[in-house]
Amino acid sequence: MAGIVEQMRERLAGALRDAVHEAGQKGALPAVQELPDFIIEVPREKEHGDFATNLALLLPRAMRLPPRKIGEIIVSRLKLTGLPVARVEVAGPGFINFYLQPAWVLAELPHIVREDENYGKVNVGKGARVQVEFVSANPTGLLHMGNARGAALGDSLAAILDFAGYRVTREFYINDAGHQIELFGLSLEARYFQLLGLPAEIPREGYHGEDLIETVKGFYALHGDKYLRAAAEERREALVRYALQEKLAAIKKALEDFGVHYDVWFSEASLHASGAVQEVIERLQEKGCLYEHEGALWFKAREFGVEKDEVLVRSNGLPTYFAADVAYHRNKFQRGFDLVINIWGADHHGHVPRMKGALAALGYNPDALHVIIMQLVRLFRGGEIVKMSKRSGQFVTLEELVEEVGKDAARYFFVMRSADSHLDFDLDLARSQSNENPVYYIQYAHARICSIFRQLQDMGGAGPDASRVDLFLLQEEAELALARKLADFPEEVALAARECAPHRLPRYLHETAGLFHSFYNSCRVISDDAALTAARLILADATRVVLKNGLRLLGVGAPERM
RNA sequence: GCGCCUGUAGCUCAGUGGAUAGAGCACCGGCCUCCGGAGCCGGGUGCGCAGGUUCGAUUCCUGCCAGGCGCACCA
Repeated sequence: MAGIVEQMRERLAGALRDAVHEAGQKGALPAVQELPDFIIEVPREKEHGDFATNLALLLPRAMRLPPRKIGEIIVSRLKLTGLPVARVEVAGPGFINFYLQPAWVLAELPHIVREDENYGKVNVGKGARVQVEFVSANPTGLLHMGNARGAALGDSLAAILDFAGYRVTREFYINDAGHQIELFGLSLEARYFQLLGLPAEIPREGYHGEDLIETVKGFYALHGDKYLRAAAEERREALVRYALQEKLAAIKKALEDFGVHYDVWFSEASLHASGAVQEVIERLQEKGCLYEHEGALWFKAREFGVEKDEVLVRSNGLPTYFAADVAYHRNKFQRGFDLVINIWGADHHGHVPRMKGALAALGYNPDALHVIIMQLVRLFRGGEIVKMSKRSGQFVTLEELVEEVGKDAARYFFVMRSADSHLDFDLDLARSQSNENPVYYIQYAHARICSIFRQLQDMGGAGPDASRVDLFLLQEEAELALARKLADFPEEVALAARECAPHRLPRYLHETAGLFHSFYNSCRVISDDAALTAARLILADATRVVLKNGLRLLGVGAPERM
């Protein structure tokens, strides 16, 4: 399954190891017990070859020889028969540079075309079960830009991990219990009374958004004033139940329109109802990790390297959000996930150490929880920052964003930056249908390729059979550069998965599209030369496959026409 | 005050313990009798500051400066 680049790397590494080993046995080099962790990199500079290794730079201390000398000896012992290596040099401070025959990478093209939608799959995950929890917004309102970024990041990361050989579950944790819901209920109740012409005030800390007026109207249409005289608790519960399903439906809809689908919607309330929260508190109690102080029950977080202890049960007897979250994470591991990934906003980063502390207290490996902290989003329109405030209901929602700039641009822009970088989202740029917009640049390359094949069909031609095409006709620099880039795709996927770094892909795809455009501009695909045409069609088709697969991992469409 | 994130080209951002640090935008100048010009080609005095580790630091460590976010019996 590994791509040709990785294969080449492994074969060169093997040859290097053998050479050092043999030189050690023959006395040409001092014998070393173990080889250091050398790397085989693709040099930035073309002049430094197709691959280079720092092996000889890591050995001088152990061998008491200058690095270049070591390099020379290693090179003299290298056995590279069967590899498309044109020459090997020791250069600079002691790098060993490998220069390959220019066409070595063409062998990947038939493979790409054959694998088609599966090309780029790797086996980094080895079937490990991973859960990605993301967005998990309060189901009391609409999704904002922070949620949107989390949605784009989480869904792309999940897709990448899936492509990289993990068994992935996408999960949304619904905060449908606790203090916030209490306030939600009180706010709804106030709106309900107001609707019925009764004086009522929303609590100061409550939900002041006007959307609740609509919500309550819907509730009224269903139940009338029936709950006016009901017990307060019953009334609020009915209002909350109604409002939650309405809000949650809106959230689901917005996410669906954003191309984000979940496997599991996990209710916090269910943890309270099932006794899981109580159970995890008891478990921590048994382990001696709790103590009482001023009527509250505290978790000894400091014993796990956290700055301060944390309340699990308030003095009013109600468990905190933290208690439920501990129960939730215990539940995740009980379900057998090998790796649990959470995507949280920067405003929650303080929560990470105590969550890990709680997991350690429960006997789980805290390193199996990987929290991706995502920095905040600022929106720009017309060069001005778009002010947002939740209190006044003045914020751009995910729906509005998708409506304004489209799903593809929105998803691309959110994933374009690394999670730990503050994101300045330029609405004008995302909306512009011009060369300023990187999304269109990539999609345009894809559409162009599709157009070539449409043209071929119109001319009565058929797509060539990759196994019968002489790919060595592809000798132009632009052709080889593009083919080389395509062959990097599996490694890009592997790196994005290993580093939990979806933002690598937009960059890679942009570069790939750029190389295609250069190729397209300097080489005519369909020409009188049937053999060359066939070879170029394979290259174009392989490009189409890579672009399409890459865009799919980002949740961005690959249109055949634009 | 303490903790986390960030500081790279005019702007928005990539990047790496290595050999000459990149991309997009913006700006300037070129390119179609030809498969989609939403394209191509050319144009670059920049790693916040100061120390340290290293054969080698933009990358790792320490201090400082600047911005963001946290430091509730909220979530």
